[in-house]
Amino acid sequence: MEDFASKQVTENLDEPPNSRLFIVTCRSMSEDVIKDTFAVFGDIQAVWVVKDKQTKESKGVSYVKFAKSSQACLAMEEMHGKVVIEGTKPIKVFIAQSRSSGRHRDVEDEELTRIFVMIPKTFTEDDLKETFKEYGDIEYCVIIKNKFTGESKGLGYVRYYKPSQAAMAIENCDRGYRAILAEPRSKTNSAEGEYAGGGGGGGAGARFDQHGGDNMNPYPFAPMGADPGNYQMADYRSSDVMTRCLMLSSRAAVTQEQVYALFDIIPGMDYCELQRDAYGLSKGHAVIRYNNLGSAVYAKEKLSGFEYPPGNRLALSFIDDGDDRNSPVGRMAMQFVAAQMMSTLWNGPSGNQLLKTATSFPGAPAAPRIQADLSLPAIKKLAPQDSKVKERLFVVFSPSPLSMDVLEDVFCRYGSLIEVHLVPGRKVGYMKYADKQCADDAMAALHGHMVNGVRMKVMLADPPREESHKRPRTY
DNA sequence: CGACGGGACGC
DNA sequence: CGACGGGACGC
Repeated sequence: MEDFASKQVTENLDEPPNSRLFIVTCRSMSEDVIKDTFAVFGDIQAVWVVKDKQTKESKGVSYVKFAKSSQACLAMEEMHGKVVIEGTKPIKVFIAQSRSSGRHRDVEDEELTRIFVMIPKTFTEDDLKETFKEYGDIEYCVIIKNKFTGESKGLGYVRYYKPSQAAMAIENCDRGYRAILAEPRSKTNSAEGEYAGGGGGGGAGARFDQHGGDNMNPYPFAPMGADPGNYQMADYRSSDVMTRCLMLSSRAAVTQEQVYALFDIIPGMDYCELQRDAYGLSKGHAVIRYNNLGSAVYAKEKLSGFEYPPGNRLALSFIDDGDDRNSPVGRMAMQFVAAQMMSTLWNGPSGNQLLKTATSFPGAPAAPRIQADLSLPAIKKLAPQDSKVKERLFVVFSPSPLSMDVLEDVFCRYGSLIEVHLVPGRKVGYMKYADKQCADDAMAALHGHMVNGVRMKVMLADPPREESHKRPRTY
């Protein structure tokens, strides 16, 4: 059983971390004595006495590999400074530097006694201490908090008195705490500049920043304070003249295909082209022409202020295509009638609410904020939040993700949807279903289709990586 | 192409 | 002061 086959040992030398001892002995200490001395502390996987290549005499240095870090630490704590052979110097015992680290500095207790854990945000430092004291006496506990609000970041440090205690905590505490050895404070962390002042989650923060940028340059149709939703009427109050031709202004880069797909949802588009500069780059402007006034008026009303991609409010204005020259008064009247007619035809009496970002409420008539290239069934109730997930769909969005509420609105319509999960910073998401057939139906119906100008690939998700017993996230 | 599960301390 | 051997699966 103790066949220290050499090759296996080399590969597992630093696995798990800190499970190997570096021992300084007198030169007469044999491998057998070392083995017998240290076997009482745990499962020894290898013993190696370093010898001079020529004389084959011991250099007074040995390595002992244990199965666990806690065993190695315990052996170190118990044996360091002990006289093993009467009349010789006491031995020195350290945790060996990992072979790949290349340096030979002693590993100090400082580096082995403090652990770093993820905890519920509701945890106090007393809770932390109560949770981790079973592995050994705790010198102190600290929870990382937001400096301004005092809110816990869900991260904590626990300092033990002995390396074996920290190792026991790491080995035996609930995996949900994700306990690891803490990096010593002294060494200045590189790559910190990026996170200056920010606080947590990069993706969400970045998106907020973008919204902030928008707010610096408010559009007239996207009022920030009270009285949202009257931007549609601006045209009737202004001297702007309605035409069949629209100019799109987008702050974010958009492609020809995106603009085409978005405006083609409204029937009657007969021309759509991005304006490009001398270098062929998009200037964020596009011209869209419809073959009838009603469609153009409708497009302007409903897509002005629409977020595409999310966070980027589109601006639309009528432009003169040089055609359409009738008597101004008669034209205005005709256009107004056309607009009213289109609005009623498409949306019913409450058409002006289209494309607002209000969340849908089950039971109410389908909120007319979804533009899709397929006919969607009616909204269905979500499955209870604690339903067992029977199937997950993996959805890829192009060119950018849809919002959570739009996705919920669309993917709930095939039944049993439990939850929408968007992966922050990525253009993918997961839809959890309580019924396999419903998930299959949703996939069959929605794969390859377009919602609010966003193309979706809808596939069965790969099974999640099984990590046996993960504590439910509470933070 | 397009994948979930994370992470750092005012000395 | 006191830091890294021996040997080599089978695609």
